[in-house]
Order: sequence, then structure tokens, then C-alpha cells
Amino acid sequence: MIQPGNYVRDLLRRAPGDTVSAKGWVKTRRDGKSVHFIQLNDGSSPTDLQVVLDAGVVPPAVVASITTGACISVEGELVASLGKGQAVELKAKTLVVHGAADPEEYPLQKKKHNLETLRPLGHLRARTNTFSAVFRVRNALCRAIHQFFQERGFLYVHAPVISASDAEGAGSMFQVTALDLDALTKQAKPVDFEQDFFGKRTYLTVSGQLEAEIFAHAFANVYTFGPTFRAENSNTPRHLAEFYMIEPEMAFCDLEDNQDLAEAFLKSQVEQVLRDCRPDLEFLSKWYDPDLFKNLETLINSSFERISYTEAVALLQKAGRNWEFPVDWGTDLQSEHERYLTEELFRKPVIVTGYPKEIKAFYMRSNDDGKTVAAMDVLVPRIGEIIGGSQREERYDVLLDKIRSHAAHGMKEEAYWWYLDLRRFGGVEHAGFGMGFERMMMYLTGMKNIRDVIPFPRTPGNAEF
RNA sequence: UGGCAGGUAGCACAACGGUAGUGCGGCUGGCUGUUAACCAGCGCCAUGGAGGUUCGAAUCCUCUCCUGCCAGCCA
Repeated sequence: MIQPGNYVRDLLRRAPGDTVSAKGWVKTRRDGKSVHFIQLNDGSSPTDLQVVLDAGVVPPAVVASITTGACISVEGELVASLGKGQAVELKAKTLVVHGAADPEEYPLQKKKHNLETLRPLGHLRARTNTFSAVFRVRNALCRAIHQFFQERGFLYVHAPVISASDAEGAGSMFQVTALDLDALTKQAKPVDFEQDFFGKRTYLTVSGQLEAEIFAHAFANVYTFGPTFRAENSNTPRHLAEFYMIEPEMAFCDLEDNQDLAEAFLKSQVEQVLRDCRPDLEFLSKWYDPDLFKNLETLINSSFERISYTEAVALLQKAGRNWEFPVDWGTDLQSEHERYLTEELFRKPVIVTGYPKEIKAFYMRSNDDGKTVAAMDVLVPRIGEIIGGSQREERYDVLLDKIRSHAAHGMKEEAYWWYLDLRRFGGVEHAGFGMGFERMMMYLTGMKNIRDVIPFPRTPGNAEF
């Protein structure tokens, strides 16, 4: 295996004179009369290591097999480069081809490919410059998120992936079953879920929030970070059936604190990734989004605009536009409205709070006006809603009323006994939010399709690899 | 799921209803401490699928599958 200090990233920074070994995959080979140049990459760096292979070091047949995609290892001396474009290069003394890649068949060519073309090549696309940059950023973003919460004393909690209840009373869920569906379809009788693995109907989780609330009532500040599933037939560049979500939940926290944390959280992520992945971001900016750095710096340096839903409606009504969807107090903001607020009116992130209770989830805390709830959506340019959260309803009687008023929509009071118990035993005001991890990745990388920021995207009709 | 736009060679694209091409990639040779190398040669292989109209369909019609964009659902 490659030992610490011997990744291509490290070799590029070492001083000439060292004898080193490098392992990785070939990007391209260029031949001179008496010398071959090989661009080698092991995924650690957006810059390749140039290997210089003098004629005669390995037999011609071996040279011929050093083609785009081949896996090789090289030993030799790091030397100051005679050519332009790199400080050091590896002068090969020995070279081994571990796995050739027939150039007649290897799908990746030494030229630019469309992202759409690479998507069906999920087993190979990680070797491209673009995706190696994207996935290094993804790795760094994970680290940044944990660091942000760990520094603040938050406890990392793993919410269950299998859930017996629909967390928000809405949204399509994937059912989880160990029953033999083929056999069941041949029976005339209705399915008895008591015979199923868990003795009841179960689903893949759509949110870890309710479980996070449990832990917030024991550890005060907690966060989840794990996969989440939606069976919606959404076909957009912003939706996945399987995605990662970060959900902090804080006791002793109101909506103001919640907004402060969300703003600090977003800024911290951008700052850390700018610090840790600048070469990758430069690559992505060059090829995919010339405004990337400008946008990221705007997020860091601006103070987020905070407006109420009621104010937002007024602003939209006097925008002097023909909205495709009319703006009326009581209806949800549409994409076109959110984009106007964050991209045109304020030109920076916007936090909208205090939505009508009818369009938000049952667990959000009722405001004193009787009409709105303590909800918040964080909108950022280009992505739209990147965070959704709220202060939670901590008053037992109020929460019970809300659950009962949803009974007509299939919400069962009994299923929420433990959620209600949190309000009976040591309840406290608390709040939290959920951030779509891949949405944040899109913002950070400038990638325009969410399928290009997750290793193996799951979307309607697509679960390959 | 709805609206719109597309599916032609390994990739990117072209072709008035009349012989299916160009660039890149690949291969072959040449040249050069090269850098998305350069020069010359070789088409290597193709109209997503099923019907229909026509003397003749990549092109027109119907159905279907797939992809992208916009919208809805949301994170």
C-alpha cells in the first residue's frame, strides 16, 4: 500500500534527490525519441506526477502497455524538472505495470468528457480530474462538518436508518420488508405485517430529527450525519432518492440561536474547504464555474439577510413581476420566489422565518399570532433551499393538539408516545435544522447536477453500481 | 409526475425524403525534454427500440425506452 508521505500529493512537494516510489493510474503517455513522459495520478492531487522513463529501462512491449488507465508503480529518483510545468519529476529506475487498460476498449479518453457521459461510467469516473477533485472536496467537507460540531461540544449521534414511523407525516418512503413479495402477490389475503421481520411496517428513514431530539434531551447539543431516503419520483438536478443529511438539534435553543448556528455552520464549511482544497476548487472554477470563488467569498463575508415570511410575501408582491405562481400570504414560496430573494434582491444568503402553520410540519413551534410557526429556511443563490429547520414545539398540550389535528391525514397519536414523553419529562425549548449534504457540495464545487457530487447516485430508475 | 429539448462512430457534433460525414480519441509511421505535444496515414464503427407512410426514411407519422432542462415534491 501507499505509505503516508508517498502519495503523489506528497511527492510533488518533496525536494529533488530523494529516492521514492510512486503508484497510481496513468493519465497519458507522451513519447520522445529516447524518453517517455507518463502522467501519473493516485487520486491524492489535482496535479499529476510526471514520470520520466528513458528508453531501455523497460522492454518496448511494457512501454506499449503504459496507456491511459493502466495501473503502474515506479521507483526512481525525484529530480528537478528540465521541462516547464512542474518543479520535480520522477526519473524511473524500475517500472511495473500491474494492470493494463486496452486503449481500444478503455472508455476514458485523454480528452474532456461530458459529465453526462461519465455518469453511466460510475466505476471509472472517479479516476477523472473532475471527479477526483469533487470527491476530495466531499471528504474535506465531511471533516469540516465534524470539526465544526466537535469544536462546539456537540455529540455525534447515529439515527436509525430503519424507521417504523413517517417522521413528518408526509413524503413517500421506501418500505423495508423481509417478506416474500412474490409469494404475497399470489395470495388473495391482505398482507399481515405482524409476520414481517420487525412485526410492523417499516421504512427507510426520511429524517433523523425526531431521534436527534431524544438525544438533545440528554446531551443538549447533538448532530446526526447519515443517509436519508425519499421515494419521491423527483427528476431534477437537485434531488436524490438516497442522500446525506446533517441534522443538529440543540436544547436551550430558540429560533434566533438556530439561525445564528446555521449561518456560522455554512460559513465555517466554506472557510475550511477553501483552506483545505484550494487547488481542487481552482480546477473546478476553471472548468465549471468561473464565479465560484466570488460566490464562496460572498457567503463568508456577508451577514445573512433575515426576513419573515410575511415580509418576503410583501417584497415579492411589490417586485413588479409576473410570477408564474402568484404570491399570496398562506401559500408556500416557489422556486422562482426563493431565487428572486437570494439571487436578485439581496444577492446573498437569506433566512426566511415564520411560515404559515398550514404549510409546515406538525412539530414546529406555534407562534403567538396563532397563524405562523417558528420555521426557518436558509436560501442561497443557485441552490435555493439548503437548510430547513425550526424551533420545536416543546409544550405538551400544544403538541398533542397538533398531532390530533393531523389525525385526519393518518397521523396516529399512539405512534408518537415517546415523542410526547420528551415534553412530559424534562422538556425544554429546543431547535434544530437539516442541511442537505449534497446541496452543500453543489454550492462548494460549482457542480450543477447533484448526481455529480455523490459517488453513486440513486435516482428514479437508476441504482447501478 | 407534467411541460420543453434531444438520442447518428469510443467521445463531440453534421447530413434539402435520394451514396451517412467532420473534429477529437484509437491504431500505424515520423519528429521533438514532452505538457490537451506536433506532423502524416488508416474509418476502426454508427442512425435507441417496434410499427407505419414512401420507389426510397437518420430525416415524415404512431407507440415505446433513455437522457437533459424547467416545474412540482423537498434537503
